[in-house]
Amino acid sequence: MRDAVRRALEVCPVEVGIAVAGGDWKLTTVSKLADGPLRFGELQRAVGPVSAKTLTRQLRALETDGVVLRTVYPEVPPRVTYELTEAGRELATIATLLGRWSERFVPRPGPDAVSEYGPAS
Amino acid sequence: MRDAVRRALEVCPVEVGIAVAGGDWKLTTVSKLADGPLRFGELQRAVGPVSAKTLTRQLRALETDGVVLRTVYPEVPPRVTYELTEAGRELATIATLLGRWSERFVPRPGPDAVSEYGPAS
DNA sequence: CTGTATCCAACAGGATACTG
DNA sequence: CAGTATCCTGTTGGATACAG
Repeated sequence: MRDAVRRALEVCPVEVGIAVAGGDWKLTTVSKLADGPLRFGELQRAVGPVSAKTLTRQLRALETDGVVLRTVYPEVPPRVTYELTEAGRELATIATLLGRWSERFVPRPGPDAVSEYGPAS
Repeated sequence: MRDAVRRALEVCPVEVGIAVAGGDWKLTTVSKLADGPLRFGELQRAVGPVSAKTLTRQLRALETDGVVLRTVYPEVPPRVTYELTEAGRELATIATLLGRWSERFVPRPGPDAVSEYGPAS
């Protein structure tokens, strides 16, 4: 994503923010880390149905952009923890605001609103 | 993006926010509209190097998600304006926060930091 | 446990040409 | 003016298999 950030810098600060935080799972990851460090597996379960490959890439991008800190413990079996940096904690507050915004303004479909088609009767 | 929103609803509110606001140019568009309605052409110039196709799609998604309101005036030549809804105005404040966050925490490369390589001496 | 490598389908976004 | 249609390329992200 670093390239995306460089491109965004040519446009406007808001776009830079999107370049850093915009990927799927990225802000969710940050918000899950707001309560404290998590190991890779814990994080994957907490975030939801994200593949290891994608989560890894997003975490690497967040690390490059200074949002998360990755710590490897030289143990067997290996243990790796992720935690927010100062920048990450600030970003987490924005993530919270965005979550609240979506709860207020994005219409939630009813429980049985299965696409356009109702359940077969 | 509506499908993306539906999928995000299964995960968490933060992800819904990203589904709505996460595309390239989207939050920048919202922030440009914060100062008042703009016509399509004005908006395109204001946002930056975005193609008409992409801007159109993002605007349609934002309209579907209740962030912007599109008004067509039956004139020749045609005139179309875009303005923020209440949800859009709230989202714009978050966009501003995200922009400020990026200014504070995302390192700006120096003017002559051309990739990894310095200028030929 | 924490990833990486590979393959693959879907999507995003620019360029260009064209329409009402 | 405000798009749409088409073509094209690069990226995204899951699935699976494998590695240290």
